[in-house]
Amino acid sequence: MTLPAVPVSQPPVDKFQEFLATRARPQRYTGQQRDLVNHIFEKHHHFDAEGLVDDLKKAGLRISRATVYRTLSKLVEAGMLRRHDIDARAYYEHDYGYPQHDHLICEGCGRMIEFQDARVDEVLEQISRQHGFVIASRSFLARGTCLECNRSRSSKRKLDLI
Amino acid sequence: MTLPAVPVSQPPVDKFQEFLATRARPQRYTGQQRDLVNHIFEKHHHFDAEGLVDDLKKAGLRISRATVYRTLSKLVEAGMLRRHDIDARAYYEHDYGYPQHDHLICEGCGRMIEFQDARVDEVLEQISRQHGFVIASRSFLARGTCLECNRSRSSKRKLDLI
DNA sequence: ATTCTTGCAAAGCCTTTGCAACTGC
DNA sequence: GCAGTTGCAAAGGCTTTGCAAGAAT
Repeated sequence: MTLPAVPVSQPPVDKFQEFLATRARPQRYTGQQRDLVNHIFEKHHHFDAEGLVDDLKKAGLRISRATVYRTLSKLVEAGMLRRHDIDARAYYEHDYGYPQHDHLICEGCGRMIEFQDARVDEVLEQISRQHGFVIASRSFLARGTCLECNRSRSSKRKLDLI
Repeated sequence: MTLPAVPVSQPPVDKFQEFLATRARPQRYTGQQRDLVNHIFEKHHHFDAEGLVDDLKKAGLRISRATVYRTLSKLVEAGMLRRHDIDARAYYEHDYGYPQHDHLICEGCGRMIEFQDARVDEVLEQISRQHGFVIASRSFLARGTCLECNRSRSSKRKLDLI
């Protein structure tokens, strides 16, 4: 967890249950969903569906791949997870209880560096107002090479030239 | 084309040929690649690989799906196309001869609104410097609902309540 | 009871890849 | 002629879906 958590009034499971109950067409809150939400919100990190499936298996939770995909979608709809599409694959992170932020992604090691800057919000606020656009979510990713990978890459490059 | 084009010294085909020729391990410039680059750079727009394949077919160009995918990757490497991952799918747009910018994506109609704001560049410049991160590219997308879709959605919502 | 959810496996979609024929240099 | 490219079709990886059995309200 890189950034300070945001205090929330309800635990994630309750928040999700409320979301399901108050939909136009109420949906059911099941044991699998409860376990999944608890598992996901144990710690802030970036994960994808396949990794989560493996993780659940290791944790001894029996939740099918299909249910994982279906619940992830609902959590995004509920505004509890943010989804980012990276290399044509979906990655998720907490939106509930975690501050809005953006990312630097290292193409060398895959690390995601989180950062926060109020100017990004200001720009979006202003631009969306100008266009009469209502923003639901955002994904601001900059790809490149992190400090460590730059170091190893430059020494590697020297070797390549020999 | 929403934003003003950026003047470039070489036509896209020449730029690409130069890129291929000056690689560590030189690559060949083929007729298919030439036709593809010419086709892509005829007008600025957002497109995906499958759409491009269809487009080429309509235009009477015989370029296989595999070659399209392979050439798109090279054009991204060459810095001539920018790639954005949206809904786990790759979309492309001109990077060569077109200014750096960001997008609002309407979830209703799929429209992509381009915008430019110097503050976004400033933030990235500052943040990357702080982290010793070297940025190669960026993808800043905000999802939501555009003005028109907001209108039709609100009138639709009224009907739903009857 | 009714209606929604689950799990399985199959299907879907976009993308990559192996290989033989072909082509640029 | 050598090394890289093309096209085809098959394989791959991630995600969605149809359906019968099971669970929530």
